Amino acid sequence: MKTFSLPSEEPKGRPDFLSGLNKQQKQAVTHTDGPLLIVAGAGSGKTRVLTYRIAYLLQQYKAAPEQILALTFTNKAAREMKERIKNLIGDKAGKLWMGTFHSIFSKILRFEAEKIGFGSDFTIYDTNDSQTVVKQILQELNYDTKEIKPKTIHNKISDSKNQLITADTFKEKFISSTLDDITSRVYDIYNKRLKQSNAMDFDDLLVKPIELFQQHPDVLEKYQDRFKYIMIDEYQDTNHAQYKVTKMLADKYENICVVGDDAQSIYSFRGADISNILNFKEDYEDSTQVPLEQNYRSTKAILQCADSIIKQNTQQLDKTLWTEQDYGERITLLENFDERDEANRVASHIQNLKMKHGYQNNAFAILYRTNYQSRVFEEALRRKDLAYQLVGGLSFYQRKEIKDVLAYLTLLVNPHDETNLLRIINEPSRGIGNKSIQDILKQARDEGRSVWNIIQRVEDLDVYKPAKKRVREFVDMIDRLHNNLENGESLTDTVKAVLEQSGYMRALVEENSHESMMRRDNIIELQNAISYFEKGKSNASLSAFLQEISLITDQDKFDEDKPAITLMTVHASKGLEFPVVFIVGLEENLFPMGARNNFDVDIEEERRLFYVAITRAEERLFFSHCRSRFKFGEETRQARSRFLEEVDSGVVQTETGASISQKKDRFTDKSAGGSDYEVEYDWKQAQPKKTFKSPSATIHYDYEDGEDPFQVGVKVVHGKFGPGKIISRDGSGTDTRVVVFFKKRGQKKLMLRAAPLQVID
DNA sequence: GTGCTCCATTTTTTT
DNA sequence: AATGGAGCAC
Repeated sequence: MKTFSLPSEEPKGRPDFLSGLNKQQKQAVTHTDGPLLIVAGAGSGKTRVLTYRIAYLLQQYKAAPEQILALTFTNKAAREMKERIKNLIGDKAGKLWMGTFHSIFSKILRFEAEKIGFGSDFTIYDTNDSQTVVKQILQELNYDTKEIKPKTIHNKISDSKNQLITADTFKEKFISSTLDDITSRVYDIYNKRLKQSNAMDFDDLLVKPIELFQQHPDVLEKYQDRFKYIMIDEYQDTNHAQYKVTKMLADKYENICVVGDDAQSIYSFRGADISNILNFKEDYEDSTQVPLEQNYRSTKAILQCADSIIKQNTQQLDKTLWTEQDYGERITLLENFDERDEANRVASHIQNLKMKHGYQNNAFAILYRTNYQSRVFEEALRRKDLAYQLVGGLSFYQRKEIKDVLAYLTLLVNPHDETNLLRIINEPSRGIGNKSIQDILKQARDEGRSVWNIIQRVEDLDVYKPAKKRVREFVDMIDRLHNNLENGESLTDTVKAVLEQSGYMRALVEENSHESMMRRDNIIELQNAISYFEKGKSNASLSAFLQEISLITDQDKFDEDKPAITLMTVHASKGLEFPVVFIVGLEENLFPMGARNNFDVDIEEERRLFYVAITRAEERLFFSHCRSRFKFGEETRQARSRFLEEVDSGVVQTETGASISQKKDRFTDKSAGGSDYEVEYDWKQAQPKKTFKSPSATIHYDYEDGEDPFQVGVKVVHGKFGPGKIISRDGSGTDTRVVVFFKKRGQKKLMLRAAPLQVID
């Protein structure tokens, strides 16, 4: 193994950022060339490793910033990492290519679109748009969309794309049912329809670059040379298309570093292929593997709990996570009558913990399996005046009024976009009814041209007369707005003009309902977002804005500094951490999710999901389940989740401190009905088990130049409490004490010699 | 062509 | 419980 030495030209005063890393982390950071697989257990500091690795590459002049590509799981993660690298290495970090697969490759596609027959202002269709297209095609083929669900067909198309199965290949090799036959017919038309609309769906953003690179080896080589170093986070959740496209890019230099954890693979439902990480060694000869096994996040109790769950999986690589942290509190199980009871109980515990232990609101996360569970928690928290932020769910940009306004804006950039045109040609209603639209559509199909082309000469068409006039007015309006934009009108003014000239705002004002007021507020928020976007950039283009917002991830909206309790799905919580975590709805057929009509569930993936949820917690963890719950407006009895039987009962206790009863008859009506939730006191069993290595190494901080950096006002990070600021200090020498205000934990008094504090800038 | 009312369907998880 | 679609009256 190469030994590390700092370059001599390292400017004095800059932090030696390798000194804070453990041996394995250092190895991962300094192994720069050749394929590298980092197997990073939960909370093992992989973000830190990635950050330092990039900083190290730059510092060693291995590559210029623009030659480094880092594919992260969220855009926010990319932004934050960039910020941290800037702090280490300077402003040139701004040139790094960092972002999600989808946003990075959509950027590349915008440059290269013409080479594969698209315009650079292509629209990105979200799942909804895609399903709309599928539905239309099904109807044109005379299928009953009640029987043949557009969603099902689109899923099949999407799965195929992610596995790089083209429409042609599908037709040849993958038809084994009537449904496949229909899918095959739709698939082909769907692709053509999207191309005519100058639109790509989410999957195309990964598939089209592969087509591009295959058809144009020179373009591939350009990007191979551009991205001399490639890093991929959350590699266990990449699908085949993502695997393929990065393999192509890395083919020339093979400086590819992937980070992942097979125990945290939770996205197979969207095509994620765990074998990408398992086969890395075979894929890349001479690859190095570095395991990160020390957990810096959680207490021993929490890790022990997580470990007891994940070891139930048979298809799991063995690994040992260990921590130097204290045992901590045992996990508390909350048993509730129904979901309202559950929400209230969780809210009460939060109030309690805030009072007793000084936690701030943003120390808490409530994690659930499905989005619809959020509602009761919102109500309960609001009643108790506790601030919360909801992450995910029906996102802002999926609301009808927002999609409508965005559809108008999209047309100004890409008028051939049929889905968005049809969406608003009669919204608000302007006398262009369904019959007229169908007539126009038929014309467009007959001629094989876009709807926009057809309605240019609406006067010549066989369409209901009064509607013709309205279509003409619509075309003129879009033209007018488009021209103004071309002539340099600001985005802010453009949106304003759209809202006025389309009559959209007027229609909302006239409706004058509570509902329409909310919609107006949302639109104003959109206007703000656009103004903000425009202010931040010198040459902000409308299509860049539209592209950016169509690729926003749920987590991008999560603000860890906001003084609020976080509500989100377990999926959305991936990569995050909180001092106190509540995992709620631990019931059979909810968590784990039960098999449904056509979809069977992978119980091992559900278990990994539970593992991910547990390992979000730093200090305190709560499990919660209900005996009954409203489903589809009906009260349903709920059996306790099997995960609660699987978990190491020694680390879990009830609210009263009793050990949890693990019954064999948990699926019987009696148990589910909840008449006998007697608790058994078993203190012997309840004693903490010592299964984890716990080297009691003390962290030492040496100040070479004799300068103690821990002065009042300095920002610091604590091994357990996270980031904070020193607000006072007294004593001297080894007796020096500081008072620190932690973002999540409030004020703490600490002994400087003992506290795991580090200065951050 | 518009808008209202009733009914059916949904609840995985996400770019 | 809530949304969206189909069908019907104006």
